[in-house]
Amino acid sequence: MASPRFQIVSTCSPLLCHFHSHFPMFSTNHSSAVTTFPPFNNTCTPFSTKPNPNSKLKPPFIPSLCTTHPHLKQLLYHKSKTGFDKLDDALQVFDEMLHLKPLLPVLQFNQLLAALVRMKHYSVAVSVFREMRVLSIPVDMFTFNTVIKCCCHLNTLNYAFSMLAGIAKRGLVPDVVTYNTLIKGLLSRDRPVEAERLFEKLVGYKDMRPNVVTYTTIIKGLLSQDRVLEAERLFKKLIRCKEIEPDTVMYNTIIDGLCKTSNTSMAEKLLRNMEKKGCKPDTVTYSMIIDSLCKDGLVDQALGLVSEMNEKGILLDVIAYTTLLQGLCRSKRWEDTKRLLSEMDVKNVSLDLHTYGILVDAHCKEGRTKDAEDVIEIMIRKGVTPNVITYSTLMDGFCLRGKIDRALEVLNTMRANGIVPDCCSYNILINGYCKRKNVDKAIELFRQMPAEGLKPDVQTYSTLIHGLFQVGRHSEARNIFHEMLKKGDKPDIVTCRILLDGLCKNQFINEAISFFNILERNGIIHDIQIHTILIDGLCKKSKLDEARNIYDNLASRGLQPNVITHNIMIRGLCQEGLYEEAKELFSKMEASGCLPDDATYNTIIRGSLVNKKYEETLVHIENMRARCFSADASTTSMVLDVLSTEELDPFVLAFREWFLQ
DNA sequence: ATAGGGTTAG
Repeated sequence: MASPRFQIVSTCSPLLCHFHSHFPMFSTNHSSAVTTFPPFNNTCTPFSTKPNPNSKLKPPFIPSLCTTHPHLKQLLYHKSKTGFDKLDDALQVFDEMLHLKPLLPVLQFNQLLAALVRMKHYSVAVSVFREMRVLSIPVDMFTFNTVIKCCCHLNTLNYAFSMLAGIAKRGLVPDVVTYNTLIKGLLSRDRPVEAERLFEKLVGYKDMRPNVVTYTTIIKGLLSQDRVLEAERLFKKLIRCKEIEPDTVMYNTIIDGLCKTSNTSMAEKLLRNMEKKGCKPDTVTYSMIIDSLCKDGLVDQALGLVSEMNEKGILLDVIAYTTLLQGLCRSKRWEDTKRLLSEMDVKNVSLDLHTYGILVDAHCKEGRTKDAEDVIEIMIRKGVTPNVITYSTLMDGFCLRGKIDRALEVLNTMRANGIVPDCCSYNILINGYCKRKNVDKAIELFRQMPAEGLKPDVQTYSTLIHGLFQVGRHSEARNIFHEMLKKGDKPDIVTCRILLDGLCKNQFINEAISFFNILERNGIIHDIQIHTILIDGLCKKSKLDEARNIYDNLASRGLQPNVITHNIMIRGLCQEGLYEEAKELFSKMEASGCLPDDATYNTIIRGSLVNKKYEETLVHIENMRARCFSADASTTSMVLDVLSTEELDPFVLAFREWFLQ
């Protein structure tokens, strides 16, 4: 799960202090104007009065940025599209702009801000803006809209809204872009009600209409809240009333929303629809659907879309190739992977950080850590620098093979290359140690995190709690859980699953039941896994009636038992000698659209053996073979056992043939 | 020739 990294805000000091070093003249005079800006708080104001010990006195002079007026204009136009290579360069240009007389038009300042946005240096952009205001450099709606976007990215929405006052004060009027930006900001921070209110306000104006961007944003918001039906209704209405003409980006947004809510077939339908309406799908459209199909395991269908792209002359870019590569790797289609890589070579599409990352991951998942290391070596040779994710992926690969020492070596390698490990890097190692049941080492790493400036996250805590429960150290597990609560970290659904499972497996079934009840009372367990865990716990304590009770109530809670739920119930029933009921469940699950997997067959076969229904064992084995599943170790040993003890039973004799072949 | 909406890895 990727969490947004607004590192400049959370650990803002280096860059902002650096920024500060360029503008020593403001360090004392205007502090009151800047200290109100939320992200800096008091710990790091961009113009704080404290001297910065790290600051260089003068940034190195960059000859390429040597500026005459027309030259500077051209440069800014270019950099507003591409961003500067270094933050330093942007700041130096700004510094030079401040010294030019007469002052450059607002356009150039806006372009500088745009360049900073492109470089994702949002807080720096806001500081530049503040600086402009302090110096009374004229600003316009472009400026405000750019800065509002920055505030949204920095999650300082209040500050974004306070811009509205500044806009009014200058006699300007917020435009539809302002509204669109704010609506998007609210939606991305999970504040749909306020977003909707703002949208209503926009609708209410006589001289401003929501446009295609507005509706794209709104529909995206609806889809991200799983309100697929409302989104569909709104979209259809917009087309019917000719309110807007949907463009490719709008279609792509909706298709993305549909893909992310696992409505891939609906997304494909929309693709056909947009073609019919004369709106050309592009590489992005196809990439999203290809990604979704691959994630559904429908790689061939994805490849079908690729040929369609080729026929239509829509070129695959590096993202499309990367998406497809990932799909091929996941389904272990190595030949296709190789072919695609050489196609990229022929078509001159160079692999980027993501592409290499996927290859590293693929090798690791196959246990080929050596090949993964080679990929990293190749990427470095090709001038692509591995990042913290690349190295963490390799660490995970080593942990997967139980080679934690090698994983630790990678940690040191990345440090040596100037890459700072993050929380996920630690989580991988902690998980590695827990898997090897070396929980003490895991705890040691956990305690080491703050010293590296890292704060354990929910996943860290969950991993550790899981590790402790697994080795039976339940009271320490509880302590870590309480530590987590005390630190103000909220357990998520995974933490709850781990706790419930831990309690069950550590013989605290009654506590597990009351924990389950607490979760239920708080309405936070609309989760089939939670129910499945408790059912399993109850079955293992021979509390079959209670387990069955939960199982029977699943549907009324709107929960769909999955194949694991069924396997657990079937095993529970067999163990209590209720083979007939187990068999009934077995046939019912298939009818309800839940296909039995290899574990199901193994379970029912063992159940039939335990309950001496050898005739049925034969049928189950045949069915299992027909589906290309095979007996696992425990089933095999049980079959062999029966073969030796029941050799007179005619059915046993019959399936001996089957089994021994 | 400046601002707003869409895609990928731990």
